Amino acid sequence: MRKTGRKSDCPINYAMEIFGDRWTFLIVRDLMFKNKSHYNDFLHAEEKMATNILANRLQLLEENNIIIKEIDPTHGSKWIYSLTPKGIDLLPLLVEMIVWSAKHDKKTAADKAFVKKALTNREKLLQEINAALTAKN
Amino acid sequence: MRKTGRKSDCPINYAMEIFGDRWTFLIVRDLMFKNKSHYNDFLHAEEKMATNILANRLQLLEENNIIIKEIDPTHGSKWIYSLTPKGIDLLPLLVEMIVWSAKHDKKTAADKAFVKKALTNREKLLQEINAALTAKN
DNA sequence: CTGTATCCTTAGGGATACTG
DNA sequence: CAGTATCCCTAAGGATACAG
Repeated sequence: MRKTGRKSDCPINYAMEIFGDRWTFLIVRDLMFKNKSHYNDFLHAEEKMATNILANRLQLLEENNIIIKEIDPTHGSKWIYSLTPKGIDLLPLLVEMIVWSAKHDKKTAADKAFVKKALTNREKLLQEINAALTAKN
Repeated sequence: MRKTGRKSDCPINYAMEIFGDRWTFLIVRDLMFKNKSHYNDFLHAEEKMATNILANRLQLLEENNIIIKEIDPTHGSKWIYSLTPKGIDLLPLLVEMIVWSAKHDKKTAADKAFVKKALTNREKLLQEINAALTAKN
């Protein structure tokens, strides 16, 4: 599903061909900010995605090399999902998304702990990036 | 269309309920980076969105206060669309999206002028934000 | 627990015609 | 030019049952 070949080589379009749906970013959010890593964790997120949709999106994310699926060493459950470096690189994007929503939506601001966490990461990131830039010049 | 009420108050979810489709961000891209402002400009973008979809997305973006539609003073054409402050605030998000895609997709890097522009904006933005942060402390 | 498979309904969207 | 409207098909997705 979602396999009608590439419409352009624009970077925004590239991102939209992976993340252009209601659910995919929510899985990344759960992996990145909520320390979720198992199928059922994702399934029981507040937004209640259907099991067939979840399975499909996990597969697409794996195909796009954004997550990896490995055998859970604890064997409490069978599989464990985690972000690849490519997936981790989405952090600045997600942070900016959270910042934007928190600024422009009142209800969203209610999730204070989550937003705070993102903002903390943001400052840390900005420092790191800025340091890298100054080092380069 | 796209009106099944809010599933959660999570900021990522808020963003996805506006931008969680293939097309909406492409319109914002055209407004923000390609100096497009008329219906036909959007319609003739490389990705070839259908006219009914475009009309629907423009309306949703207007309802969400991300763009405004005004009478074109030149009257070369009737309407002119532009970003509101809320829309302009999407810049860091879009920039991070471009940066991510350019890093992880080879084809995308081909659109060099566009990526360069985003990176330039990014550095400028980071400087501004950093200045604001240092000023605050 | 981690999924697949199926059924069914609705939403997305391409093509195209039409209106002010 | 700036859209609306319609037709029609496909994809998305909710519910639920089932399998390893």
